[in-house]
Amino acid sequence: MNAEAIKKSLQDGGLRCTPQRYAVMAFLMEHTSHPTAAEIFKAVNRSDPRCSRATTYNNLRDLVQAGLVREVAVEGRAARFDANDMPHHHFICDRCGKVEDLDWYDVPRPASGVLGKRVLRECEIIFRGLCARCAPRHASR
Amino acid sequence: MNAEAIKKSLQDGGLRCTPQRYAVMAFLMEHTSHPTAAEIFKAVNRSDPRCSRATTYNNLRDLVQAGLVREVAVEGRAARFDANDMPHHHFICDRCGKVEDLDWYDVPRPASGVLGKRVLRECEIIFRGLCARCAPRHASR
DNA sequence: TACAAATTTTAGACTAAGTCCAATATTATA
DNA sequence: TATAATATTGGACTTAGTCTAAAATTTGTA
Ligand SMILES: [Mn+2]
Ligand SMILES: [Mn+2]
Ligand SMILES: [Zn+2]
Ligand SMILES: [Zn+2]
Repeated sequence: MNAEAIKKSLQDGGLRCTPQRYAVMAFLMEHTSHPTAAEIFKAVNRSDPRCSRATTYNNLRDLVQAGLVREVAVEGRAARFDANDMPHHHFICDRCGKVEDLDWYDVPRPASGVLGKRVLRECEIIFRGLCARCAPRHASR
Repeated sequence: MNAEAIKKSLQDGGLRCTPQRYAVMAFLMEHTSHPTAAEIFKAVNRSDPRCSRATTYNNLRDLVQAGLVREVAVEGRAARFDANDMPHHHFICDRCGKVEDLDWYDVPRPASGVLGKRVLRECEIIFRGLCARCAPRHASR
């Protein structure tokens, strides 16, 4: 929404503010539906044809690396992207693959010792099942 | 391990026991490293060249649908497969993509109401960070 | 403002992962 | 053993994503 805020967060992430990168970030902030790279490219490129496919992918990679965008892998489907910087969990629909946000709540850590030499960065809960749109259709079959 | 047990679990899942399907399932039961489809194909095909690439993929799909095998999506990498039927969580390494099992413990469900019309099937925790092999390398850079 | 260095963009070739097809073979059942 | 249902196959195809190297843009410094 706020152009200056986006500009600043790009710079904080060590990224230059180019029109293409800005457009990708702005699109993600305005669309909380966890779009795929292909969807982002189509939409951004339509409103400003300066942003190519390669650039869309490059920028998504950079934004994820900078920690400004989250990538969500879904079995058998294209990755989805998320600029929601509030901590939150995800619900993934078994049927249509839709990814939805669920409010954050703290995840109990594993008992001490079981992680061994691993370094833990984050714990997230993935909820799976049928989304509100798919649940009724399922019941009727 | 037990041939009869595998045979039975295939039948329980409504799947015929073919040599190829059996080999894929047996391989997954003997290898708890969450191999990719390509790894499974290579190994199974090497020990018994009757199993083609298409068949490996077909069988993995069937086994997942039947609930005998779990598919684990990892951002930017090929899917991994898992025949461990004990409930458990996963640790995914940010650096090398390795997927490791962590003992199950119960996940607190979201507060009633927040799921709305969604139908919840499962909750799993994904732990992310650096695996025991990658953690030291990371520290030294 | 002018310049140079560093970074970014680009089209399109390329790769990797996975799906689909329709002919053939195998399996389970009677 | 005969039959119907299911599974297998090689290879073409699709989809998602990466790579390349030349051209363009951004940003810091003079
Ligand atoms: Mn989200
Ligand atoms: Mn596992
Ligand atoms: Zn759905
Ligand atoms: Zn690792």
